[in-house]
Amino acid sequence: MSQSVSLTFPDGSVRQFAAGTTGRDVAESISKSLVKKAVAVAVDGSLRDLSDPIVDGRIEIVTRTDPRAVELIRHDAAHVMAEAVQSLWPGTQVTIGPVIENGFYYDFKRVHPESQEDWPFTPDDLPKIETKMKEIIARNDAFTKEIWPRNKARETFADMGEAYKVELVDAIPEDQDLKIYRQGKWFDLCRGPHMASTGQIGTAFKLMKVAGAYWRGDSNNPMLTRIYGTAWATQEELDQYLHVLAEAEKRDHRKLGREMDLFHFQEEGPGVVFWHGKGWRIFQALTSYMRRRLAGTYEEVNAPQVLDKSLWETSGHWGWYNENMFGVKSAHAFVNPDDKEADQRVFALKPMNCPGHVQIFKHGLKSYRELPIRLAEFGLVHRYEASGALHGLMRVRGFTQDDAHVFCTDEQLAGECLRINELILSVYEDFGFHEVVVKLSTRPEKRVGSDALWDRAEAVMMEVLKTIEEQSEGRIKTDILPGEGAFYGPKFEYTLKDAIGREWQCGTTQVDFNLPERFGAFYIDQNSEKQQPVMIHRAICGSMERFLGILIENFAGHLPLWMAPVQVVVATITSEADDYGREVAEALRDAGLLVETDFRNEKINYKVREHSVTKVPVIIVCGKKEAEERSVNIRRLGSQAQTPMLLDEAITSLVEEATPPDVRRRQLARRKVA
RNA sequence: GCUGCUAUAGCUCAGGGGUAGAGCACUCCCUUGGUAAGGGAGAGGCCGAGAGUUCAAAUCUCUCUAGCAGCACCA
Repeated sequence: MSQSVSLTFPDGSVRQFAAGTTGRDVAESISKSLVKKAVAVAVDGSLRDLSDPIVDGRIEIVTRTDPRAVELIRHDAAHVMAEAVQSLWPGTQVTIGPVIENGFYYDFKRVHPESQEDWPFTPDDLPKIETKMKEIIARNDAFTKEIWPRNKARETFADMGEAYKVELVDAIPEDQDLKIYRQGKWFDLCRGPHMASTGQIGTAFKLMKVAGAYWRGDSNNPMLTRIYGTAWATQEELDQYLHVLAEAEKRDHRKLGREMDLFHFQEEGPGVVFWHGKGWRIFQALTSYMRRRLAGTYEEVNAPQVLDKSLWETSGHWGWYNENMFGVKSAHAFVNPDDKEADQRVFALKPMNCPGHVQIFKHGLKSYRELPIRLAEFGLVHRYEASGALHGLMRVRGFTQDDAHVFCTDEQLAGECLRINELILSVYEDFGFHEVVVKLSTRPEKRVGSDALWDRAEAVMMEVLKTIEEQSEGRIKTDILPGEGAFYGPKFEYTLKDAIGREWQCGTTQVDFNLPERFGAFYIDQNSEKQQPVMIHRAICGSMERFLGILIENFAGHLPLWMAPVQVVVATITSEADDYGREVAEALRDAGLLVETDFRNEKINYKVREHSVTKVPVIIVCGKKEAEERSVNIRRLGSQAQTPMLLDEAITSLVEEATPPDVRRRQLARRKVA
């Protein structure tokens, strides 16, 4: 071991320190105040305890305000929460408490002292725990680290009755040190690092909710109670985060769907949507848009809803996914299960469109000249999702996929993937989603197809991914998810970011070697020989229902005019203006706009409020003045401004604005040519 | 599916072993009012479904169903 360590500081200067120097010593050598502010050091970018001896490298003293410090704040808060819980309810077992996006959690096993039965935490417990945490933080104990021999850790935790901790100790590889972090009398097994003392956590934290969680995330294991908290460096950041949460709640599509009268769910149809008139109009606006985008490239088809079980056995779904499929028999067969005379044949409600499309492809001999064949379908599929997974429009049991399958040759594969990529990005762009991440998922452990086949497909897709990144000029981020591919082939997943920063995975492009083989699909090549086509599954919105949910939340119900189910409400101020109002509404309808009238015996304030609540984008107010001038007064959703306009002007500009983005593009292109 | 919570009027919610409540929405009347709730009256409920305890259940207990949060799952 050398006698000194050489450290490079952020300003580029290099200084020598004695061997064994800690981060705290380094901070001290700079200034007294820095020692107080320091929470950790970063050596070559990775965080260490201030008390750790430092080795050669780039060193930074990390203070509370460093963006990396927030992780430590959260992690330390998790430890403090665990101590608080154990001091309030002795005998509660601690398990794990990691940092997550925006906060932390800790999983506990609490048993009732008398009944000895599981005693999960309730939201009422949270304020007590928070109060106790504040005490612990105020105590400002130093976090100190100890390295324990494995046996000591095992025995100590076993004596304490911490069965889960013992399991964790046993799971740590033999060659790794067991680190124990102490704060006052309380200690926990932890890989660290931690800040200098509990006081550095500060006060910008809040316990959010309790929930069940399986030990080690496995549904075969016991259920623990997880307590979620959030913690930030400053009160402002905490407030900002709570604000985003409140904003997300306001935008909840289930709430907006009710307020805007778009759809509902009811008990007899768990996970299936009752689309009301207005909601269905939005649905139609979206499907019409997608149809226009597919025209000329794809052929839209429609495959049956109910198909014999044997077809799903051939596709492999009956074997792999029967838990998530609806089986169908004649009702008579259900009523009389033992009736040999009755048709007891079993069908399945389609959970995917691909087997149907393969049947269409297989119908009639296909020549290599016809490839690529691109079959699209707005296919209604049903999947028996676990009851706990259902969530508004976001996770349903019956939904419409904007699905398509491309049958092509090996050589065409890369080109087709790029063509699909272009379409997906352009569609997202039309809805205002500019930030997109494309992730390549590679071969999973459980899979079909030879390694050679996977090698080839992954190589092609890797190449495509590179091209996507290059073409986007930095706009599109890419990522690789090893082992996340479908069992039948690798896939791209398209994730977009919404207006409040949440990410949604929507589009997908999946390469499939499996299905054409299983169904014996082939085409005839140049040499009159049978060849197996490559099949690409792709979806852009994914589920139309879910995509609409995302759009509703993204726009907070303020849909762009071309999607709005009611584009304009004509509201009169007095009944004297009703005749003129009728005339205005007719003129707007003739121009193709979706118009409603409000001639009720109510004040204009009342009408404006109601149509604002239901998110009508344009309110046209007509009174005596407008009737005389043949003008209108326009009020936009989300603005108090009143814009007077001549009726004809208003029609022209509203029609222009209500033109879907793709149609507008075509109009512009045509104008240029002319 | 698992854990916890919830289910009362169209919506948001209060109540609680013995005639079912409010606000908003709805209908009617008064009011014709210039940009986010004018006033009055009325109508509206098998208190999620089934079983049990009880003289009596919307209320207590159990089972089921659905919803909410999280976990697991998402071809």
